[in-house]
Amino acid sequence: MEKIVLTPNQPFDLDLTLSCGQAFRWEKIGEWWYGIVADNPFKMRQNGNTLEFENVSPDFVEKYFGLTDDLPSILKQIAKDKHIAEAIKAVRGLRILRQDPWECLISYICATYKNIPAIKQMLFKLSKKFGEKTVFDNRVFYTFPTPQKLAKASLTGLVGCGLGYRAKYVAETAKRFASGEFNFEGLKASPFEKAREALLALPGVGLKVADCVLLFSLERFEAFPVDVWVRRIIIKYYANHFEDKFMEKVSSKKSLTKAEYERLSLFGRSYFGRYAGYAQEYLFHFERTMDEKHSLN
DNA sequence: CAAGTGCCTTTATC
DNA sequence: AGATAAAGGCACT
Repeated sequence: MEKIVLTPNQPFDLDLTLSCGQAFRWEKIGEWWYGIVADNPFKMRQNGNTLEFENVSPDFVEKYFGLTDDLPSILKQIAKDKHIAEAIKAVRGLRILRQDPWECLISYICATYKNIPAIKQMLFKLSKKFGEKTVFDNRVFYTFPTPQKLAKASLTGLVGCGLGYRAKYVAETAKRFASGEFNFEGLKASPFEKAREALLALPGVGLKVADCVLLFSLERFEAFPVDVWVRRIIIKYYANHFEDKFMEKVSSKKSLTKAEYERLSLFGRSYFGRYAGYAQEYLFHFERTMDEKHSLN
C-alpha cells in the first residue's frame, strides 16, 4: 500500500472525479475504486486529504488524476458568473483525468447517442471479449483492446458487445491505427484546431467526440464538448449571450448542425477561457446531479 | 408492466 | 448551407 497526502489548498474528490462520466471503466466496491489503465490494474481510496492505493506508483496517480493541475487557479479563471460559481461550490475537487487516448477515442465513439450505464456495459463487454484478462486483488480485469485486436474483430463480434451501428466506426478507426495511417503522436504538438481536424477525419468522430478526446486524453483544456446536457445548460443559463432567434432554433431541435455546435462550443471556449473544459465538466456534472436530486423528490 | 421517450451524436441524403 | 432521417438497444418513466 502506498499513499499520497494531497497538497494543502489543492482540492481533489476521487468519487466525483470517477463518477462524473468522463471515464467508464471504474467501479467502486466498498470504499475502494478499482480500475485498469493500460495494462495496469489498481485500486485506490480517499480518506480526507490522503489517497491510498495499491499496484500503482505515486507518479502515475499524480499524472492520471490530474493532481498536478493547479485547481484553485483554474477554478478562479473559469468562475465567470453565479451559475458556474454554484457548480464549483457543489463539485469542487472534480478533476479532469489524463485518460489513455486510444481507449478514450473508442469510448466516445461508442458513447454517441447512448446513456452512461449503457456505455459502461458496452465497454465492459468489448474489453472482456477483445482485451487481455488479468487478475489483481482476487478480481478480474481486462485491458482495453488494442487497435490491432479491434481491427481484426468481426463486425458481428463487435455488434455482440452492443455497439450496434457504431461497430463499423470502431472497426474502421481501429484499422487506421493498426495500419499506422493514424496515431496520436502527431496530434500532441498540433494546435487545437489542427488536432481537432485530424480527429474529425476518423469514422464515427464528429465534433462532440473530437472535443471529448481532446479534453479527456490530450490535455486540451480549452475543448468545450457540447452534448445534450451542455446544450440545455446554455439555453437555461447563458441564452443572453446569443440572439433570441438562435436560442429558439437550438432549443427546438433534436440535433445540432455542425455550425450550431461550433457556435455553442466557441462560446464556451471564449467565455470561460483556456480551461473551458473544466467549466464544461463542472456544469455538466452539477446539472446532472441536480437533476437526480430532483427526481428523488 | 407495457410502451414511449431519451440517450455525453454521426452520417447519409436531399 | 441547412434540414431531415436513420441508425442498436438499453435505461428510465
